[in-house]
Amino acid sequence: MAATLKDVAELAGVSIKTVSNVVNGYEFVRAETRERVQVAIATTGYRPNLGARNLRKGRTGFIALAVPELDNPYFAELASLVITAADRHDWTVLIEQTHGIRDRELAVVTSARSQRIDAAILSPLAVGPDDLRRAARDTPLVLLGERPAAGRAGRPAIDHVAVDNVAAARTAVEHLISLGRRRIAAIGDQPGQDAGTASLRMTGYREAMRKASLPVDPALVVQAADYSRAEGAAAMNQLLNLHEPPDAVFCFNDLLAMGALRTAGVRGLEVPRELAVIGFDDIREGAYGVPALTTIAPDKKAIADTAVDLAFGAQARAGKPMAQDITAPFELRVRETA
Amino acid sequence: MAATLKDVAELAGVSIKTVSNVVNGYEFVRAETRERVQVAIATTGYRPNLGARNLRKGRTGFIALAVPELDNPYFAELASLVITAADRHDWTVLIEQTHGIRDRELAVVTSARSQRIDAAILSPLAVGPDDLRRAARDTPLVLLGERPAAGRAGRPAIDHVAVDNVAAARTAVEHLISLGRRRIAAIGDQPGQDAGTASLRMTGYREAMRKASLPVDPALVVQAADYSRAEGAAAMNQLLNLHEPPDAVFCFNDLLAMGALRTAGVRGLEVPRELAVIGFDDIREGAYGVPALTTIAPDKKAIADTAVDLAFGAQARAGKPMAQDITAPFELRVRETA
DNA sequence: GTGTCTTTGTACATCGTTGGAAACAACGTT
DNA sequence: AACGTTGTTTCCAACGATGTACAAAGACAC
Repeated sequence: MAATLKDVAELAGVSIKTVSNVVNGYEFVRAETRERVQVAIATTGYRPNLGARNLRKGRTGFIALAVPELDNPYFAELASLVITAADRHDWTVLIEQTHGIRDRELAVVTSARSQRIDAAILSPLAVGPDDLRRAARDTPLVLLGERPAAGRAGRPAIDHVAVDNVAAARTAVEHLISLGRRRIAAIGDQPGQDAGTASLRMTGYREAMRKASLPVDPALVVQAADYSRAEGAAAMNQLLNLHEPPDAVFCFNDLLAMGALRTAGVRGLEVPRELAVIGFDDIREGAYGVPALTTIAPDKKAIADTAVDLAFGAQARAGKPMAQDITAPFELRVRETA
Repeated sequence: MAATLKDVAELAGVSIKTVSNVVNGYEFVRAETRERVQVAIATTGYRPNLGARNLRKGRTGFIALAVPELDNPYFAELASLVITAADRHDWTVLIEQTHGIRDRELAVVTSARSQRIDAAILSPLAVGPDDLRRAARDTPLVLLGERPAAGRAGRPAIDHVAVDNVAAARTAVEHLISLGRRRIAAIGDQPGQDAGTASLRMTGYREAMRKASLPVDPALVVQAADYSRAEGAAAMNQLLNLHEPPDAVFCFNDLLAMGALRTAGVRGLEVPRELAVIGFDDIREGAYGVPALTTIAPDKKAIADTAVDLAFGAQARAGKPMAQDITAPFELRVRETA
């Protein structure tokens, strides 16, 4: 059995509270007593019961990080960074996979589990801002990526961190245009949603095309059910079967791009000469493709740090509505595919 | 503030215990009372405080999963599967990243955090079986991958799940040999360790070579500081600079293989005609390389399920020494690189 | 009407911890 | 000798939940 304060107290011949005082670094403990207690702690191997402590103090020491899937490298890298950032606040990270299912996203802030966390960081796909605001009444919440909570009068109702998706997408497409490409395809549209990542990146794509006076050929815009390599490969196949195939593709994330690259390779296209490819996310495997993937690189460390700091602030001022909307930096990382 | 049993009890006009009885489905509650309580629960939005419940019941509802790094896709996929398996036992998974650092691996079962978990699943790199056995006195522990706890008289002292690394490595190399390759290199040796994954895979490599009466050229065995794409790329470069370069490479994991593939591509080698490549792990990105990576596929789902079940068993019989050593299946997945 | 049994509800102690306040020395002041 | 001070330790209640013991109320046999 694990030793408790009581065991230590008995061994040291003092009261439970004195041991507690020693453990918590209370000032007024006689040096001799302190030493005796410390010896007792060492011999019993006492470690505080965090559950009990948190019950007493009302802080749990956990935050939840909810992402669609962990085996998407983008989210794995992000999770890794969030864990590191959370460590600084003595927080342990609980990772939840939502699979983009609305109920699972809501459950993060409503289920029984949710009341064992001090705050939650959620990367939502399906759930809208209104639902969340209602649900997240008592759990401080930070949103990642799109679907900002469009609070009244432009003031956000929920903390939010994301890159400027429109600008980032525009940057990607402008890069392709600057390379002399004219028939530029887009992979990853998801017409169902209107506030989501997909629609923002579509907007950026359209803006860049319009600014260069290039027409947007509807045949060159391919949807993706999810942002996986498989969907990217399928979409690329569809594009290459076109009567007039594209000379460049903007993929809405790197996984789609890896799939597209695979299809291009299989069908014997030379990248980037015949087909330029640009992605979004800057996952590590992209840099090791042949050729290495050119991509938009969101500052993941900034995103993770900011999200954790916001969460920390939010739980500190518990409830008071002062949500922030923070835009994280990104950069164009030119490698070999465009 | 979150509602407690007390709030519900006051609203329903019954005692706290009665509410607790309703919540836990105790049989002898009058239908009328039960209903009144349920209404009160609904209007207050009561959800049980799991921390308090666990304090009372002595079970925390958490297990730890400690892996070297989450942004290694193999571990990300594994984590994803463990989370799913743990759900079945109502367990929430705490993911820790050890970065292969000995102290962090030990901390999983010794730090203050460790006493908030019912069990731990650890994928050790640095720490040895003896340290662990001593450290894990009160936390049930399951080891993943190598470094089995070589208990007295061959009986394992700590639960352990892994594929037969020697057999798997041998299978990989035998496949290369069956393809007619003769100068077969190995990337990923780590001479420092003796019970680790690296040495077992080296053994398998040597066995296969010996069985085919092929000499092992020391120049063809390249070490890797860690199992990353970067190390794989560097090692491949080294091999290709050899006076007599290899006609095949066995990489000790897929990440190394992806790096090797990248180098081969950059240097214009045609894979697999001029150089066959085989990996280990079967991470998803391998299937989307150009060409797609041939690899050894450990049954990750079996590993995750078994590990969680062992952990469940271990915490149920808390302390009693009846550790098991389970070998998970693997298969050769032939794709395009070998 | 008494005694026994079953159903339904309540009191109380408890899990391991911490905050607040009281108790207790030891000391110097007046 | 009585009185604060100052430092040090202890006692008690509480965090939110559950298990044990028991009490009240009704049902039933006799």
